[in-house]
Amino acid sequence: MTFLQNDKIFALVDCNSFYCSCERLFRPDLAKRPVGVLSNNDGCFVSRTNELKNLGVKMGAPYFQVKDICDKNKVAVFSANFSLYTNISDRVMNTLFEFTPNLEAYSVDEAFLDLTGFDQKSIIEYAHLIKETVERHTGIPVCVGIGRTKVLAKLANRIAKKNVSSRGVCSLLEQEQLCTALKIVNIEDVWGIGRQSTIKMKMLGIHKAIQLRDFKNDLLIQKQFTKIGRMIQDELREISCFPLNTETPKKKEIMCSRSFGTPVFDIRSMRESVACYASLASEKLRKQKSVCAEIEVYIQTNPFKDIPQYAKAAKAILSSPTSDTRKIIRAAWETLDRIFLNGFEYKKALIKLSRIQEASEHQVSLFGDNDSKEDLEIMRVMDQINAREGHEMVKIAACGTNKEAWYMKQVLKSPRYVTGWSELVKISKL
DNA sequence: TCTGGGGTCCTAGGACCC
DNA sequence: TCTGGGGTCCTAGGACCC
Repeated sequence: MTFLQNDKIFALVDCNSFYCSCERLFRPDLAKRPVGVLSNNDGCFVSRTNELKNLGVKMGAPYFQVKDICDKNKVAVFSANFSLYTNISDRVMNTLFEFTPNLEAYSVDEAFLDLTGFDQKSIIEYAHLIKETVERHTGIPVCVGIGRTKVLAKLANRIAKKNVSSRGVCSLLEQEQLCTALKIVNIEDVWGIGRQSTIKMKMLGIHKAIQLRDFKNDLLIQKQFTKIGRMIQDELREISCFPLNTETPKKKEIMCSRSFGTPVFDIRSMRESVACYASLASEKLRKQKSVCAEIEVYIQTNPFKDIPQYAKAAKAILSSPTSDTRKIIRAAWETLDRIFLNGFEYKKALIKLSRIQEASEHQVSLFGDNDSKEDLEIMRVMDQINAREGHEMVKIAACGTNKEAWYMKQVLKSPRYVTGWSELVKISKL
């Protein structure tokens, strides 16, 4: 294994309760109130403000189970509004780019920055400047964690979030602070150590981050936790193993799945939903200028319900790679027909595009159904119109018009403040 | 009544070949 | 009775992340 030698400094900028903060942007009246955002279908909480966390509502808690608590405490609950969050995320990232081009947009609400070269004192000031600038430009509160590796920056960020006295910035560059932090932090709170690994760690007597760092038998760690586990251990030792990835790699798989708003029994509705998900996935595929050669379809009943259960996946290999929505829907339907059984109450369908290649590089099949120039042009025009006039302005008829039959429920959705002309915020004169 | 969605990486083990 | 061995490639499934 090769390691990057360590004068490196990483900062992790992470938005606080990101989805909730986005909702608050347009509802200043919610500043002090507990706020929560639900997953698709208004199922579970996926984002909570501290006020909501303090009420004991856990991440992933099903809404219907905690609805009483929410009502009693006047919690502002929202359906997920992903187009809004993506838009705000872009603004946050653009602001961060002003500080350095060496930036990895790690997820919708966090970014790693390479701040190598700063001295220990000025970097804290700089981190505060970053924090204040993002908040001023976007209205989204963030915390900044600083360390010599990504794992340590992540850990520092966690401390910045938890510890009020840190004022949203925490650096673990100095040995004393680093040691103190590693002694306090539980092993399960180390980035990359999940549920299963935590159980195994504890069996080895490792309960705190520092015990993993100082664990003598490196080979055993490698054996039990794979090469990734070993890298995490080294990162705790300030040996950088996870580099900054500044360019976003193209997706190797593209998935689209939704739970249904109401259960589906018939193949007709199932076909419509699969066609819709296939359309969405194909659109993403074309956006990154790729084609796919494999399509998987998966359907399942509701495992939480006491009813006959069924779940099955099947895949189709295409004779020639494509990004044409029509061909992908056709292949998806054929695959669906192979697994669909009558008599079950279906809750969810999923489609996955894989064996993805560059559109410009893929080999043309001698016998396959290659995309013609006209095919490509039709897709291009369709994407163009939808980009300009709004999502699904033009769509394939297979997707149906009767979405009410199965489409997800989003009763508590906020307006499309930034992505729909009709719902833009109105600013009254002062 | 009501329980999310979208990714990546790693490894073990089977298939296959010589 | 005794039934190669080593390499590569691929896939399914597990674990993790947000």
